[in-house]
Amino acid sequence: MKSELHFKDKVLSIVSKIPYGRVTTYGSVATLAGLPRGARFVGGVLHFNEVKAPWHRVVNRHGFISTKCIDHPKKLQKVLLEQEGIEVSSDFMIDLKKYGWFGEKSLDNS
DNA sequence: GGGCTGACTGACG
DNA sequence: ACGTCAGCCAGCC
Repeated sequence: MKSELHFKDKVLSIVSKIPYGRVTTYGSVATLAGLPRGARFVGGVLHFNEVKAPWHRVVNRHGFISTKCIDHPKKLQKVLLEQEGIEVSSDFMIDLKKYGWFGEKSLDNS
């Protein structure tokens, strides 16, 4: 039975595993989910499912907030990240070198 | 069941 | 170095 959890479930799980004060990219989440090429879908997952995970900690490869947030302006995510202790540039750019979380090599034993 | 969509990424000019 | 194009994969209609 392949994966008991659908890809989107994995994504949500991984996103909720992002440590406080850290950010990650769609590519990393997709890779951890088992789909290094499914970066696009990661966003689609969060878009379709109600945001229960810290989606605001997920940004694109350039550390830029791609999240359209539809009903809410990017400004919202910027504020959320700042509340996490992450410094966000006025252009919604984040320093992935400082806050970028790529699994920290942990990945548990899984 | 087939086709379109999407909060991306990487390659090419 | 920056801008543009195409590919990718699974969910949803």
